[in-house]
This record gives sequence, C-alpha cells and structure tokens, in this order.
Amino acid sequence: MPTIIDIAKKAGVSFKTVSRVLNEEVNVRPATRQKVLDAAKVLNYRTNTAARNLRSKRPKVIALLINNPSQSYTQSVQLGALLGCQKYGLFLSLHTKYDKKTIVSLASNTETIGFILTPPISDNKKVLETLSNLKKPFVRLGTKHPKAGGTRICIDDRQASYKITEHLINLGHNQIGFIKGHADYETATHRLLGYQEALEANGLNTNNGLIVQGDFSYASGLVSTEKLLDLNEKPTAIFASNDEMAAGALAAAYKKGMRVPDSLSIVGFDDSPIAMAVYPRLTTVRQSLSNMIEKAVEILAKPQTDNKNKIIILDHALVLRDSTGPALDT
Amino acid sequence: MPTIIDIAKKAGVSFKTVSRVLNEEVNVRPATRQKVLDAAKVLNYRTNTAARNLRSKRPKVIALLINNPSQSYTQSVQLGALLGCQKYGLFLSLHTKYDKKTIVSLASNTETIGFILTPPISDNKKVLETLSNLKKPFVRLGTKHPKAGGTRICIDDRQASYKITEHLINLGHNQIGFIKGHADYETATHRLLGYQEALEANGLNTNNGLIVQGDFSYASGLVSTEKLLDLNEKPTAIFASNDEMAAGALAAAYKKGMRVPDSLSIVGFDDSPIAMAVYPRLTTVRQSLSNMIEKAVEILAKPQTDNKNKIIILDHALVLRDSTGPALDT
DNA sequence: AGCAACAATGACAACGTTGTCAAATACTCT
DNA sequence: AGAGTATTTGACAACGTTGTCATTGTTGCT
Repeated sequence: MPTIIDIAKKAGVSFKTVSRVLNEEVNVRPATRQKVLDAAKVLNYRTNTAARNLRSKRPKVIALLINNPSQSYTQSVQLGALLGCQKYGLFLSLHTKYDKKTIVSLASNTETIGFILTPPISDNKKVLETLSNLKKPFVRLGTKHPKAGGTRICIDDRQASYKITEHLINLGHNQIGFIKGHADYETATHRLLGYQEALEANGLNTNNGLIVQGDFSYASGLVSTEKLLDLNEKPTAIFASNDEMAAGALAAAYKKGMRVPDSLSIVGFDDSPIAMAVYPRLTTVRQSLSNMIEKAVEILAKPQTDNKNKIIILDHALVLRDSTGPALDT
Repeated sequence: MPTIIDIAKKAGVSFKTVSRVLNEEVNVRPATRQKVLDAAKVLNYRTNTAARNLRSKRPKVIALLINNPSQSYTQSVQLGALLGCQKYGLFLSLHTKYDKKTIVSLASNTETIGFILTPPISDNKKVLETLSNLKKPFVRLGTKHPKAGGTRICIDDRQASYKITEHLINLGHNQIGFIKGHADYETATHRLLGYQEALEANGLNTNNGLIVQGDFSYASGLVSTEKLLDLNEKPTAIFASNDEMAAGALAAAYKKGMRVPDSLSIVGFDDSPIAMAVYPRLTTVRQSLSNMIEKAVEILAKPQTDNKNKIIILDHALVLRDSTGPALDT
C-alpha cells in the first residue's frame, strides 16, 4: 500500500504538502496540487483511515435520527449509514428519540460531526428549529423543502410517480386507484402530484374518487384497497405510495378472489425487500436508500465541499416485475 | 479517553505489559494481569482501534459468504456484520459467489482473517471441503452439524419450534398444519422435528397429512396454505417455517375469505421485518440474526479464544402478536 | 551456592497520518 | 530596488498502539 510519503517522492514535494492536497486545504498552488493528484492516481493511493483517525482531532461520529415504523426501512437506512461510515472510518450513533434534550446533547458532543435526518423527521419543525440554533451541519433525506436549511437529498418523487402511472396507462388502465402516504411525509405529496399529472397529461379525470388516504402501513394498504374495490366504478389498477401498502393491497385482492395481475394490477414504491418477498413480485420504483444515506455520510465526512442549503437529486428507476399486466377489455 | 499508558501508571507496570494483558498474550503473571485488569476497569478503558489498526500487522478483513434469496435476510445479516466490524475496527467483504476460485483467492489474501458462512452455505459440502484445506478459520451460522469443523452458531430451532407449536396447542388447536422449509437448510429439519415432538407430547397425531413442503419463499407459503385449506380435515392453525411463508399463508387465507386469527391462526419463524409489516402482525420466534453475526465477527476478531469446533447456542424468544387466537369450538 | 534455562517485564522504535510552527518564496507597494 | 506582507512549502513532533529485542526475575538442577 502506497503512503503519502511515496506520493511525495514521486511528485517531488514534501509529504506534508501531499497531506494538504488530499485534504483539500487552501494555499496550495494549482500546479503543485496537480502534480500531487497525478502521482496519487498513478500509485492508486488510498487514505489509511486508521492513521488519519489516530492523529486527527476531527470529530468522528455521525448522528442518525430515525423514527420510522417500518423496520425494513430502518434496516436499509442503517445499512447504508454503516457502509458510508466504514468507507470514511467514522462511527454511527443511531437515535430513535428526537426530543430537544437528546439533540442538544448530541450536538454539544465534540465528537459529533453532524446529523442525518430521515423522513418524517426531515420536515419536523421543532427538530429543524433546534438544529438551526446549534452549530452542527445536518443533512435532510427525502424532502425538497428548503425550510430551515441543511443539505437535502432526495429523488424526484414526482417524476418517478409520473412514470409509473404512465406505465399503467400504457398497459391500458384508465381507472387507476391511488393510496396516499402519511401526510407528515413530504414524499407523499409529491407522489400524489406525479400521479395526478400523468392522468391529466393522458386526458384522464383526476377528480375520479379513486384517491384514498393511507399511512404507509400494510394495514392501511389493505383497508384502502378494500374501499377501492367496493366502488361501483372500481379501478383496474392500484398505485400504492409504498411497497408495504402495495403488499396490503395484494392481500385485499386475494381476499376478494382477484388474481394479480390478471384482474388487478398493483404497483408500489421504494423497491424495499418486501417487493421481492411477495407474490407476485411487485412492479415498483427503485430508490436506493443505501446510496442516499451513503451520500449523506459523505457530505458530512467532507465538510469542505460546501453543500449547505444545496439539494441533491439522486436517480431512480422503474422496476417492472410481475404485479402489473394489461387492462382487461371491458 | 484513558490510554494504556494511564492504565500502566495506575497499575505500576510498563505500558507494554498492559498491552500484553489486553491482548491476552501468554507469559503474564496472574497477579500482574489482575492489577492491570482492575486498573482498566476503574478507568473505563476502551481500545483505540485506530491506533491498533495502524500499528498492528494483523489481518483486518472478514469474508462473509451469503446467498439467500430473501433480501431482508441478507440485509439483516449484513447489518449485523457491519455492526460487529465497526466494534472491532474490521472491514467486511461481502460475497454472493462461492465457487472454489473465489474462496481460495479470499483465503490466500493475507488481509483476510476468516470466513462467515450463512445458510444454506453453512452446510455446503464443497465449500466446507475447500475451506478445511485452507488455513483460515471459519464460522458457520444456523447449523448444528459438526461436519467439516468450524465454530457453529445457531439457536435451538427444535426447542423454539416445540414452544411455538405448544402455544398453538394451548390455544386449543389440534389440527395444526406445517409448512416445511427448503431441504438444503438444516434448520428446516429441526423446525419440523420440534413441531412433531410437541404434537406427540400432547397426544396429537403426527402422521396427519398436514405437513407440506415449502421452500422458504412467499409464493410457496401461499400455495402450500391453499393445499392445506383445501383438505377435508383442514387445519385451524398453520405453522410456517419462516415469516415469508407465513406472509404467503396470510394471503392465501385472505383469498379464501378467512379472517386471521378468527378462523385461522398463523405463526412464522425468524421475526424478520416482514412480521411487523404485515396485517395482522405475526406471532413468531425471534432469533436475532444481527446478534448471531456479531458473535461470529467477535469469534474471528479474537482468535485466541479457542472456539474451534465449538457450538454456540444463542437465545430465542416467542413473540406473541396478532396472528394467533383461540381455536373455534366445532 | 552457582549456573543454566526459561518466564516475565520493560525500553524504545515504528505504523501513516495531521498539527504546529518555522522557513522559503511570491507578491505589493513605495 | 527594497521593505513589508501574504502565500506556499517544509521539518518535525505527536497520536495510542503493537513489534522487536534487551533486561530482569524466577525456577530447577547439580
């Protein structure tokens, strides 16, 4: 493994200068910087995090605030966070309580780099207020709203929602039910908007009585779908705002003796592990929660990149599986 | 944060001796060891993994072999592994391929400490053979079979299975269906045995035609349950060998218009995230996969504790939720 | 008691990086 | 051009631990 000393020799500078370049410190001449960067690239240098952590006085702990009823969500997030921490040699401190006292004590700990907020905490007024007064940076996940600042990371929920709705329309569905997510989540709103826009763009009625309120839980997906299937003009497809509700929708369909996707198409959102555990496997939108969190960790790990009040929009992808099919001719 | 130098001062020895004690090296007088240990305890010492990793020439990578169709299983395992690695300052190398070439190349890497094998790889003859010839230690999860050696970590599947079956019997069920797991998994066998023993112990017929073959997937849980519910003497309760199949069973019950737990009780196994995502939430057996893996990491991280060919049986717990209820009087 | 052999302990360097401070160089202004 | 200041670079210590090797202490034997 090459060290900064090896790079220094190759670049013809002192190893301290190499350190400066790699840490993106100011006051390095561009030409020098380039020489060092080139040498590092050639030698395929990778920072020795052990040495860095030993010597550096920088804080090393990332506080993750998470309070989501879905265990699988929590797991994915934690996994991504740990992956990121491993990469940068940091430590993770997981918190499900987010009262003022907890947050203040975390922020006043000199070891704490900053916070990562997951939905619905990302939009929690009180938490944002508290954090704004403290001096630590924070990253908010799954929200676009500028509000109290902090870097935001999300996907384009609206566009994703538009695309998956369009997929259903292209299959011939024109009665598409929609199960809303919990109102505390900003994503819930954007997903609804994308759905409505897709309907409008295709000349379908958005005021169709096919929109029902869920709360992101399996149970709410189940009862919401029952409501939808009891309508006179019942939908031939259902768009649930997340995979858990889609799984609930699946159960409701079975209960009525309907086959999926033969007599009812169902789509979810998130591509959580549930989407693959269920039969038939769900057509859904993939958003890599892990990537989102890894990015969040990266932002906190490299504070020099000034991401304050910035918004980062990550990719998503339509995942076509077995829960959607062509609409029946009626 | 206290260092080994602080401990050394307090214990009246050199800091090198402290290092020796903490690393459980030989040739330290018991009295000296005790003095050091006491001082460490008083000062609440915690190893600085950065310093250790920097100086130490020991390998730091743990190879995790996993090939499980269930994404939620994979996630739990990976999470536990990362938690363990964070604790001991190690790195995780995750592999889903386990051909001879991969294993040999991992084992010949001097950075590799050893392997963790998850079911069904834990009982894969070829892999075990390959590993036995290499010099690296390995830990096998979810199996009791001594076979080619290596430390085994598991829970008492048989006893857990016995207990949850008994729970159903105590609720008045005497027609209890059983959905077997995939035959490659050793746990599948033990869970069946526990079920059968509980029936026998309570004077119920084990040769009842209520045992069907599943493969741990949601789909297999669904079709297996359909088979069971089509029998003349249909069961009033179903024991699925894991939570995913139990979720499938739930769907099958809905399909027939049966209410759970009113007209059918269902239990699963594992307490995976799915158990809480589903409605009604599953009565199941909790085995902490994360703990299991953390333990495995610990064993590899501290090679001095001689766990070779040992078997470690971890706790489990019955989790009573909403998918089980009293049997109907008939 | 005296000596060898071995067990137990200690002194000190080294790991690869960042922090501190001093030195060298470049830039600005008269 | 020369002084004064700002920018850029370098020398060297330090972080807390483990590795190497030397030193001291203990035991068993004649």
